[in-house]
Amino acid sequence: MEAQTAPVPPRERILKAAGELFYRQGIRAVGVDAIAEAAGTNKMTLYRHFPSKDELVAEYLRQFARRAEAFWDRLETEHPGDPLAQLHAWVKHMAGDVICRGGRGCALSNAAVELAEKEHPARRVIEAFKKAQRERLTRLCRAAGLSDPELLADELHLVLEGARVSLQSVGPEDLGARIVRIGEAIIASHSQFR
Amino acid sequence: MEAQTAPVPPRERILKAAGELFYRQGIRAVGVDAIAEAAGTNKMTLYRHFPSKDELVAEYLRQFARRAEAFWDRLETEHPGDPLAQLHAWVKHMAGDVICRGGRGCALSNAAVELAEKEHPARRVIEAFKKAQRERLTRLCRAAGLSDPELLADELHLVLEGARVSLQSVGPEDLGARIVRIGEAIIASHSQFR
DNA sequence: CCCTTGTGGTACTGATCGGTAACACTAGAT
DNA sequence: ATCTAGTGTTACCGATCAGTACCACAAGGG
Repeated sequence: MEAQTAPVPPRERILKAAGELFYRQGIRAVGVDAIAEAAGTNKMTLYRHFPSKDELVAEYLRQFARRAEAFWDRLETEHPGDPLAQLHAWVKHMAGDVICRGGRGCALSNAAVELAEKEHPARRVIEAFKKAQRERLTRLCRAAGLSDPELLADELHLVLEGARVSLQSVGPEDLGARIVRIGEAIIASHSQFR
Repeated sequence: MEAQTAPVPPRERILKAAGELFYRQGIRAVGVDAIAEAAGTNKMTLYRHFPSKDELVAEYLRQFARRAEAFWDRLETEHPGDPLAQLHAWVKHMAGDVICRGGRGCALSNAAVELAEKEHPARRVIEAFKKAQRERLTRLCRAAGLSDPELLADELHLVLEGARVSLQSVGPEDLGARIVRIGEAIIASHSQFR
């Protein structure tokens, strides 16, 4: 009955609204007015919390990166001390939730495509995230005792990245299930020599 | 000495200029004025040849798709009747020219990321091209006598697609050479059972 | 000659964009 | 009560956007 203006501070509302709009419609396709309106506030309040749209974009990507980092930690707690199980769970998660849920690929990669200017504040966020992502995956492959962990990590990373971008060109079809098969096949090809 | 205005008709100049600008800076980031100026003409002439910017984008993508189709034919003539050699050449070409040359990934996939609206005229171009691309690759894998050609084609397609999008987030590094290794490893994993 | 066709150039429309100024209001703290 | 900090609202700025109207010029064909 209550909570017409909601107790959640405007900064969080703005960030959440910006996240959804940026992800679904693309960064350049969404104006600050639309974000403010979707957040139940106005443009002025938005600019009191974010110095510019570019910085808001950067914060939006940081938010996404933080969420991905949290997933890595969840993997560790769900399969403690079992890196191979973590790896399989990672593949399954990537093929399922990430691909089929939103259907618009990786927010960071999409931003890299949309923001071609190298001086954009979002680019350092993107590069740092992707680098950390690949390092983490490589570490996991190595810990799982699989052969040629760097190559395996790259194979998996590129396949998943390609799946997310292909999704937008081809459509879901049975891509989700196919990704799992491909991922498992790649992992298997690295485990027969160990 | 001659050819100050060039004998090449304005439509081709516009299409070429649009291609370079769209690819390097992104579709939404380039205005029609910039295209006209880069083509050595003006906006009015542009709109005499293309009904709208969206249609110009679609034509730009069709141009790209036609170029890719031409490459498939070139593969066939360079390695006549040897599908396995064609496949290896395809991987090498994808890892080399496409990735390292422009450094901005696949024009069609990038357009799919930028143009989220499903009713955009460019979408049918993108989907038709990607579908044809994957079918052609699958046919080649099958003709090469490799095991599980559909799975192999998807592996290769996704890895290459992922490589092109990763390129924009991570940078070249030694990605080109690594892609060849990955591609060859995938092909090899499908040839040991034949 | 005129008349058509294609092109270049300028100026414009209407809309939207990112960003700001100025003011009214509310809540909490003192 | 008063002061302050944060928020909402409206109006605006300058720039840029896609798209168009209008005119001038050149080439070609009858």
